[in-house]
Amino acid sequence: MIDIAALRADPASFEDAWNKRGLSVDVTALLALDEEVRHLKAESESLRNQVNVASREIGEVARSGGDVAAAKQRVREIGDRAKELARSCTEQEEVLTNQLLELPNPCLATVPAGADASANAVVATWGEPPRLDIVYKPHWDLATDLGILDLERGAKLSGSGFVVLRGDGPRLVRALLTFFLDHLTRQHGYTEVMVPHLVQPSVMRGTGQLPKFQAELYHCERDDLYLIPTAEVPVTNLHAGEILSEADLPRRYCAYTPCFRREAGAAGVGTRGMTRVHQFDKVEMVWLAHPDRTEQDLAALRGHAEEMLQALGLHYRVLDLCTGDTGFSAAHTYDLEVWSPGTGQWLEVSSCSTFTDFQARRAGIRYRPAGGGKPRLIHTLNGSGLAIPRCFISLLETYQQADGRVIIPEVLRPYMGGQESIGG
RNA sequence: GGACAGGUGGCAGAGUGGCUGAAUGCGCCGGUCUUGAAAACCGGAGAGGGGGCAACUCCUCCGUGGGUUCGAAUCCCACCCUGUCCGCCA
Repeated sequence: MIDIAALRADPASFEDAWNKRGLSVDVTALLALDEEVRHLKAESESLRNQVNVASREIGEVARSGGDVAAAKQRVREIGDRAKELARSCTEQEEVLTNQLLELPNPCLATVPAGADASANAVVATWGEPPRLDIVYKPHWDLATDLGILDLERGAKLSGSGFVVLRGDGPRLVRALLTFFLDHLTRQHGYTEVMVPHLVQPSVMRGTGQLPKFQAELYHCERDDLYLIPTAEVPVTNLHAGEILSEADLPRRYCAYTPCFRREAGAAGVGTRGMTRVHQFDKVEMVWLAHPDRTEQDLAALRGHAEEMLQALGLHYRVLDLCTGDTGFSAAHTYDLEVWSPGTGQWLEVSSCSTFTDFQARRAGIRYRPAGGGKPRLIHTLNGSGLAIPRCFISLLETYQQADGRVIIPEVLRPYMGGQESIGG
């Protein structure tokens, strides 16, 4: 959520930022509503003050045996009026807040302007596609032939978009997960957390999934709990409503969770195999960070994700997302895409973003400056580190051999009991 | 799921209708003392919002939401959460 006071102070820059996201916002109406809310608040507070003062007097008079019947009647009327005004103030404030909750985070000034994904900038490329003299099979054939992927039975159990892995398939997934978590905790001092996969609506609101993206979420109606679409949601909200000390920043967490996404409207294009599924595994990196270093922090976060792709030896590129393609809550995003030689596509395996204070304001995450003083909102950042299915795809396709085997990269072998290949 | 107990400031813990936004202790910050530290003593210190150039001032917040009252941390109702015991269970 944006800061209404900031909008008041500089409406033009917000309007401009939203325009760059392809959004036209009636800022004038927002500010008029804000004005009304504050007017109502001032009115009701001044009446409230009259009630407080008068009540004190009534108490004193009554104690010394005076007659307070008339005063009571008068104060009650003022009180009723104050209550009325306070009520309509709350109502209007709610209307305003609901509107604010639907507005995206303005992008940082450094983000390239552009309408859609075609304006994203490729800022780095690492490695090269594999060059064996073979026809590179797509993973849905390769993995099915190896007996480690069963799309049909996944669909039988849960419908399309759900997969069953078997044998070395799950084993490879566990190896990837453990490698990622070990790397982040041991090399970079992240704290690993294991969190609930079902969360309350307020938690979804904190990171920005609600109210706008309800349709993307699985919801358990009976308990009013949502299945998380990413570990970002519970992990970022770990410190919701808290005031951290400045010395504790940045707090860096990593977490493995399954992720559940309805992918409403995404059926059809590019959904073959396991490139886009309703349930997948992912390790997520989440930073609760100091607000003054957000771009440096984002660069570091992205670096951590890149290191792991490099360790796996996967050909990848980095996109600097343009304003039109940046997610709702984010202010600046880098996407990491791995090469899938079997399908001839780049697949997004990580999206590293800073959310500036947008999520922190929604979730109420602040820190107290070391020298004392008022609490300030922190900045939140996160990035996949990494999403399993697409790493799995790229890895299988990249390391496939003429004889149908798949070579396991060195870094994963310790996690697979020294196994050097799958199949054959 | 049933019974009982309880939810107050960073923590512990008073407070059961009126200068209580909240005693006291610990912790924290500043100062005095000390070569330095500790101890002791003095002082400071919650959050959000409105108004004012400012000194300052006003409103709200004692799990959440309603209600009673001139006035609620204190009384009433509902809900949530925690603890203990019982039941059930991986």
